[in-house]
Amino acid sequence: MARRNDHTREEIQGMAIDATRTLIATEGLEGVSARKVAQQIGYTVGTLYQNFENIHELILHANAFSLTQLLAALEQAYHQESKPMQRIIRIANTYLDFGQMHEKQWAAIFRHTLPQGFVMPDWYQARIDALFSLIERAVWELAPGRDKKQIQLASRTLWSSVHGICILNIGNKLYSDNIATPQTLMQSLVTHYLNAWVREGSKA
Amino acid sequence: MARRNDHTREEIQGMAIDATRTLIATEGLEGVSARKVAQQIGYTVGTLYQNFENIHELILHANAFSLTQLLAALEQAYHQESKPMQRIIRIANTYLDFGQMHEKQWAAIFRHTLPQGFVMPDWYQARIDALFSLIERAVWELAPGRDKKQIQLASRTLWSSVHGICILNIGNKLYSDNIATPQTLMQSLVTHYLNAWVREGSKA
DNA sequence: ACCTGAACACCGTTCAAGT
DNA sequence: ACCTGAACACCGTTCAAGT
Repeated sequence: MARRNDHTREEIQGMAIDATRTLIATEGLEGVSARKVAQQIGYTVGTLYQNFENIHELILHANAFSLTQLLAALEQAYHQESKPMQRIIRIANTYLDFGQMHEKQWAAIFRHTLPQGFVMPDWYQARIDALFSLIERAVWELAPGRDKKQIQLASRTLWSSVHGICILNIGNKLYSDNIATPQTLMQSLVTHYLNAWVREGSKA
Repeated sequence: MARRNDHTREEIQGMAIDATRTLIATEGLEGVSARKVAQQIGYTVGTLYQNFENIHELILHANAFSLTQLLAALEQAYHQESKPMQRIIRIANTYLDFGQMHEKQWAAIFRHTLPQGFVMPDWYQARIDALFSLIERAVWELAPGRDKKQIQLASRTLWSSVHGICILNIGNKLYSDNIATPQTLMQSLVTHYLNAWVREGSKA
């Protein structure tokens, strides 16, 4: 054994991230373990730890992949509507759909927490920022005349709320369906919040 | 050893739940383990498993305790305001404060997931239901004339959103503070959403 | 330089054996 | 009946030893 040199560092890292993504998609975040990943790529845990600092870095890479997919879906949604309000609704529903379609991956993104002392890498934070930028841009187009501060406040409020509805949707699927679909809640949130917010701005 | 009979079943269970609560409060949900709990109450893991089905049941009991505290705080908030809109704002801010003050406990409630196949016990679900009932009552008082269906829809939408803001607040504490405090987001959400919702109802 | 395999300190859970 | 302690099958992480 030792020194097989079958794969480059980059190849091993890519294989490990892929294996982690598969584990998340099938068994969820809790199903990920260093030993399982190692076994699936045909190396031992030792090799895994020469390519990644720890298991969290590996999960972060897998989650970053999902975030990139999510961002792509949201950007597509953005370009599919031209009216500002419809655009935001479309983006919010795409967010909801993504969570519904890729439940395990979505949950892995938002359920994974770094242990104390770990800092979120820049390349990961960049993806989160890109997500918020997209929303800010869409909200700005709805009310181009307003302060940047106000746009930021509204964007954050709106998106936290959209996120909250997605979470509730994944958690208790059963008993909210009797009352209304998550799409109905989403519609209610976005239209009511933004209508009142836009109206408030036109008073000034 | 064996057959000490120092404590009744109920005493052991109470001690174990208390120990779990302490572990959550100090180390967070990830810091809980059967061995730690057992050690802290002066028994072995074996005894723990004679009193609880598994570790999840233990965590559920600890979380139920937190939920009861949260519910009490929300009910107090309810009675501290008489105007319907102010009342809802007060309840939402109390929810936010509770999450901020008891961060670990709050996170434990919403981050703990039962493994597949586990059903949430009735005594636990009852506490969640009580929480939603409180909100529904408060929303109903804001618009007593509207359909029960509409009240339920608005309550769920509003509370999912409030919850979303709390989550964002706990996750990224640092960089949202430059833009606005979570209290500002909360205020923005509740007033805008409910103003538009109330206005919509008065049109009919 | 690259990779392994064993080791360490942990998990959740079970259950024969002791009193 | 009650409780223990060892066992089983897992974890994340490290590192001396091999090629």
